[in-house]
Amino acid sequence: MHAYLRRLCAPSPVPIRLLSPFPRSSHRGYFSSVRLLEEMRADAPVKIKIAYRRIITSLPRLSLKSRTKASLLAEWDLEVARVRAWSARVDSSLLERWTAKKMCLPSVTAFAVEQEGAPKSTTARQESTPSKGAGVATALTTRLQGEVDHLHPSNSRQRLLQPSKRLFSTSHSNIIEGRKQALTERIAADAVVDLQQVMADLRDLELLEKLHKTTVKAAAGFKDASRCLYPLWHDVDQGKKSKVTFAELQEALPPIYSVPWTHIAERLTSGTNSKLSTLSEKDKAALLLLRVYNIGSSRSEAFVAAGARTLEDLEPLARRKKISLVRAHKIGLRHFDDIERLIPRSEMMAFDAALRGALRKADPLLECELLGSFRRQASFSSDVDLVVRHKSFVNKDDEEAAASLMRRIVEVLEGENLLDDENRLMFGPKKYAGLARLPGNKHYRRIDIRLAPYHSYPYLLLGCSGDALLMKLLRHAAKKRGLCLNEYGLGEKYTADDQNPNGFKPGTLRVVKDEREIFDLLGFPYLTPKERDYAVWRPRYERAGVDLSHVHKL
DNA sequence: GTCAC
DNA sequence: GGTAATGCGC
DNA sequence: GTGACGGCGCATTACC
Repeated sequence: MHAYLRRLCAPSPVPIRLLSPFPRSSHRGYFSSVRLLEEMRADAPVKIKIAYRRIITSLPRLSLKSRTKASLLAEWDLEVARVRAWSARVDSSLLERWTAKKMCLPSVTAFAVEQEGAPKSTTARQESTPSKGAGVATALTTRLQGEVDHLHPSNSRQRLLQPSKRLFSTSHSNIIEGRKQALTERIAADAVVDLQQVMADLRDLELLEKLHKTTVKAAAGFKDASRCLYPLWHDVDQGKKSKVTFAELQEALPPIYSVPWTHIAERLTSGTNSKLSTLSEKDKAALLLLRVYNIGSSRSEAFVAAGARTLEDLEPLARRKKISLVRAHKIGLRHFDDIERLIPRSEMMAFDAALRGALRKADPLLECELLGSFRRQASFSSDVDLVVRHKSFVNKDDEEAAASLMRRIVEVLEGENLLDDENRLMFGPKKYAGLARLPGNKHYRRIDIRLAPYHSYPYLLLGCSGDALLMKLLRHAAKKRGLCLNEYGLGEKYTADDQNPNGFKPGTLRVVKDEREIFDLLGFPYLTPKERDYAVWRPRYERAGVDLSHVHKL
């Protein structure tokens, strides 16, 4: 796609080169930007506008190899030519509007150089590479400087001058060990750690990435780290433990969590976190709002722009019609603390028993299971994830059957006082989301109920029990065999000639009776749910000679 | 932004 | 009024 | 240098 967009802006006159409307690193952003261009082109006939919008919005959903896309691109080319002709008339007021929308382009200089035919070696290099190469390098070296110094006190300066990638890949494990040692020397094992602060840091760092819409991959590091520490934190929160020592922290959080460890180290040694403490008031407020259910980066930004700084600001703003709070937001605010709190395994077991009991009593043909980390025997879960099947709902597209089944289930659970109408977040034919509470318990917990088409049940069990990396591996393995694995099943992949390149062809579903058969079909040794933990399955699959080259944790 | 190709 | 687009969570 | 990074169900809003 970049090629097309580049052609769109490259040969245009000066103003576009200086300030182009495409935001960085988001495909969706590219398309929105192009749409913006299109919308501002007031003279376009309405018909073209609509057709154009369809093309733009459908592009991200299509795979590259699709012939459909090729035909779309032909239309796209035409439209690009039109837009280009129009953009030749760009004036300063338009540029202001772009500025107001905070749009910018990464390598504007590269375009400029290309067009002017200047030699690539001079200005282009200097202006366009620092952002990627040197920027990352300096950030990394500053971050790791302490550890490297520790490892190589004599020649650390020279090493720092080398490219960062080399530094990182050749001695990564050494650096990790070095960090551990350096910290051990600087912090006493029995030093008391402010765990609440550490947890808050990890949470905010994760939210920060969500706010800036960067990929969730890195965020997962903070999330995982936070999960490692949660059992410790739970004891403190419950009053079972009065203080946490550094030794306990080191015990709980493995050294492979290098980025989280870097931040924790800063907090423990200097008492602050430079990344978080330098945030603007608005960004801090945005981070807080992000924690409310159904407030994502977009609404968070909008609410802050409307003047919200604390959770208490939201209600009044909504009353004055400055912002709109929907049902889910109100529930999210009311149960703010409960939604964030993880659920101890003992309570998950109680949920398991209560839900199964209620459903079996209502209809013995209902089969159900709790998924997610609970199924992998984790000691804490973030929510109650229930999947149900019944022989009355077989075909994925049979909304009628699904809806009536779902209504029955919800009715039963409401009758048992597990769910209530007031705390319903979402209630469709195939998916229910809301808050549940065990009778007599003071905390509400997030619950998701999903209906599986009858034959998809084992696939849903597998797909929703994780962990994420294992699913990535299995999906990739299926792809290599010309198959497609998803939560509904395993079947023949669509080819480039097909209309819809995602998913598998209907009618080619491999019917299985349990998860073991899915592993068999893919040629992988079976793993029990408990074994589906990266730390457990990775070494085992390595020994079994499974190709793990594209599974990357760090 | 970051990785594999 | 109906449909498309968007935001969100998982 | 270039493209992929999950895709889908649901609620709500934007748009005609």
